[in-house]
Amino acid sequence: MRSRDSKLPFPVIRRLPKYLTHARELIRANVDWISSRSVADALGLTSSTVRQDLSHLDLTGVSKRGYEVVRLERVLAEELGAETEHRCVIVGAGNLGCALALQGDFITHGFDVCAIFDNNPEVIGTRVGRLTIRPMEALRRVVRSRKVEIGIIAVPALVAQTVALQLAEAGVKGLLNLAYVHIRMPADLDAVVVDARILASLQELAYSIRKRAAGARAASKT
Amino acid sequence: MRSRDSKLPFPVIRRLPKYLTHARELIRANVDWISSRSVADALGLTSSTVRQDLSHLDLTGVSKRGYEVVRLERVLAEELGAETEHRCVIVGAGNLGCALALQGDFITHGFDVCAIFDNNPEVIGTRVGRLTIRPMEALRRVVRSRKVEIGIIAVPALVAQTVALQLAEAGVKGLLNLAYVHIRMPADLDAVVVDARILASLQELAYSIRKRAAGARAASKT
DNA sequence: TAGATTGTTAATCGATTAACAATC
DNA sequence: TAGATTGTTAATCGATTAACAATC
Repeated sequence: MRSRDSKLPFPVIRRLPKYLTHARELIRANVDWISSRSVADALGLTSSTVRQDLSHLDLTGVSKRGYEVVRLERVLAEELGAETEHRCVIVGAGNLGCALALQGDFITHGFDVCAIFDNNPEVIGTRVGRLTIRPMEALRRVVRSRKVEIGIIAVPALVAQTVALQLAEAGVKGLLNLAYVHIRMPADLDAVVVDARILASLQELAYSIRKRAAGARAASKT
Repeated sequence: MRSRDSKLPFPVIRRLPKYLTHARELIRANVDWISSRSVADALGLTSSTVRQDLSHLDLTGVSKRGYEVVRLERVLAEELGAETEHRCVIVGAGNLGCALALQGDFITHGFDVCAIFDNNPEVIGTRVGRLTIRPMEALRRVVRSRKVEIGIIAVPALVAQTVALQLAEAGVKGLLNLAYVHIRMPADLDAVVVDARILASLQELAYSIRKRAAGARAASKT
């Protein structure tokens, strides 16, 4: 392993969740040890990449056996912060915002949605699961008092930028953007933005399908 | 521009939706021409990257003026297939599946959700917006008759793999996976899988926040 | 022991950035 | 015209893959 505090390369971070879910599958299947090759095959990577990636973690494999699955799960979960609880708020109580508020997956992975906000007087005060929809005016107070780290943007694209600024000013440290628009974060508000890219993923998918079809046509001609 | 049929590098494809949303913002703001520098500033890229990326498209800029915004939007929308309609089905009529079925954004961007499926007899037959929840048994028939291209997996992680295979066997060409698990696609079923990574994005966000905080601590000590 | 598998170094590959002649 | 901006080539940077000595 490298120094504990050093940042992992970005592509590695993006693969860690894959390793984690795979390790959990293996635990469920009562597998004790796993080789880099077998992880690679399962996740569509090369064994080199797997070994390089895991060498960043506080973990060492054993010749001839590979990595201990339980330890692997433990170390990945810690690196990803799945052990500590991250408090979140959702802004936008539309279909998507409410669905995420009710998403049981989040809390089991350490993300605690502790409030949901909207600016529509019609819905303010109504309930979404265990939460009551609150007005935007309450945002800053809740973020401060509950020490909320993450804001989830689930509003229409046209107002996503405004909401992003409100969240960052209220004091959240990171934003998950579900809207199909790029968020510009002024340098004085140091919040990290990650895009959920649902629609962008669909476009990427449509593109891949089209190109694959074009490739198949070209291949059949040759 | 390069040959029309050639595949774009993957990082470029992932940036195209950013360019597209930006171009649309500019149209709304009545901006006619835009330089690579200004696009770069807005999206947090370098002007070199922007020019390289756009050079893949059927578009040429003009010295001293830049790119024509309307043409840019047009070309990007075409490349991303936002012009043609892509038929989708959703499997899983839980909170997330239903929210996506009701997502107005999809249809305005060319993705037509034409059916939603579930295997829970309790919900089969009930309505979600203009759709009626159908049993899994109807999947293959609907995919064939409606020529569905894309399957959206909105079921719990434990059954996502099974559903992925059912969708691919039914004949969809691509899968958007919303579950927090890696999907393995057998080589004989040539469906493309793209992960929506909602939970993985939250983990990535939590990681970035933590490392940024660690960096700030380290910097303040020096 | 023999052979499988790690950890790590070096080579390759690909993406981003810099630089600059062409040009409007 | 002068100067801003493109399109493209070359340089740099970083990530992936290959290779292999160490080792269990």
